[in-house]
Amino acid sequence: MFTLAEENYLKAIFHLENDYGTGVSTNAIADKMDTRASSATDMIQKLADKKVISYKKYKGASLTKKGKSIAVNIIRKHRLWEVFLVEKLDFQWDEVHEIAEQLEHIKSDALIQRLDLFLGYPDFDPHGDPIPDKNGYIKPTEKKLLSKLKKNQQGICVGVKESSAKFLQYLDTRKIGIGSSIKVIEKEDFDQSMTIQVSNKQFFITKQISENLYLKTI
Amino acid sequence: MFTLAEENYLKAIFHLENDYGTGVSTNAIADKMDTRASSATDMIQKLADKKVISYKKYKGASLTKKGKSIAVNIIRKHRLWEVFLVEKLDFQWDEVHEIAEQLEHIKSDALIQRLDLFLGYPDFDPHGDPIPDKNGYIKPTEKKLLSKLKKNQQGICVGVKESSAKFLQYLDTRKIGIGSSIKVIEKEDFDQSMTIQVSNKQFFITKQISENLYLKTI
DNA sequence: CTTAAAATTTAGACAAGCCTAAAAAATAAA
DNA sequence: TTTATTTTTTAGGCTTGTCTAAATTTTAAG
Repeated sequence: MFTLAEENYLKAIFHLENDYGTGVSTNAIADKMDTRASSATDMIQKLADKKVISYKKYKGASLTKKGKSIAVNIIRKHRLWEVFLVEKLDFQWDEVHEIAEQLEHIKSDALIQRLDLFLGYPDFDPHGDPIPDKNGYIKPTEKKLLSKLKKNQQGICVGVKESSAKFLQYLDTRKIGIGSSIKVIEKEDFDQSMTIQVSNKQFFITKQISENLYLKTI
Repeated sequence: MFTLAEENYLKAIFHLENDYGTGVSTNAIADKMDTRASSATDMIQKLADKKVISYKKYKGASLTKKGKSIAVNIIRKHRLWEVFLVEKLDFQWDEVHEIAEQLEHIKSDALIQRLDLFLGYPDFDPHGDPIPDKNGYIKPTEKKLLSKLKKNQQGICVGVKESSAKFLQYLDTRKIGIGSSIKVIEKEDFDQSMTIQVSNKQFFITKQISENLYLKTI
């Protein structure tokens, strides 16, 4: 069995490997966990002892098969709970992350299986992230960052990369959400800022925004 | 903010005061928490420092107003989650306690408020225990232990005192549940065993059973 | 290629929550 | 009321997960 802290480290390492490739540095982990490098080292060594990460001193860490499976299961629980909070309890998409951070650590396979059924086996969470199935399989999705689109290309918003409450509220004020149709009207080479069109209205957005919105191009 | 361990101690002290009167002994607490008396003493002193219990060395502990309010809130969460598990996720009444023991520690007032609404503001949990309202008010209920009834008296089962899976499964096999009509057919003075009638069928039950079933007499 | 800087690890400490063993206080028995 | 027993507390230690400070290794710069 894994402690809360261990589970959170495994999840952090999973996300880091996903975002920046295999083998993550101690500093990156410490950063993500909002702790000191020395604390991260301690935990890395413990996780390596437990065979859920592979690790060579000074050379970074990678999840083993077992570690990955644990991490994915936590992410599965997190995302299912988010669906529950939004679909059943009428929370907004910017309100659910913190609560799901707690709920994801509840230990009961039966609970998650029944929750999944109760929610109708959803494929995506409220931020457009795919929900791993009970075997840990994550359906691959062809999605593209808005920042990669060129002038006049368009797509449907299928997810957000960043999911902080602030960013999600920013999107709310612009009426951008999962399912919104977005077209690039103008793109500035110099700073990658864009003018986009979302259902009749045009907006100016910075690179920081376009790098955090996933589209499915059409 | 209170840690998981602190919350569990407060809950234990609340239940002990409820069952055996105000001022509970260190040993009783240690027993309930399945830990050693010395550990209980440590925690009692910490809780007294935090002003959630009042405590004089060697003289036992009692919840303060603040402590009681925290305990009742945890119990409220526990019971609401139990209703959710049974009503929405179709768990059996003997399967929910352990999961609710985890869920009761999730920290979010908004979550509980919305869950309460989602469940239709239930008054009782699946074992017949009253659910405190958000101000901590517990509606007083007039219920009587089956063991207190005399020959030929009858009532409706409104709750169970013990709620271990084993006891609940025992009741299931006899088709006894919340709402069952129960009549005392015979009562043995010597050992308090009883013959009871539950919808046409008669059963022989021991004192141990009759002391854990609550009835509303009619 | 050698030195400076950055990243990482080790050493030693601390709080929470538990333990065992021993001391002290309260209660029961003679 | 004095002794024996039970209850409770104290003392000292252990593990988990954190920290700071110092040492070590790796990487980058000149």
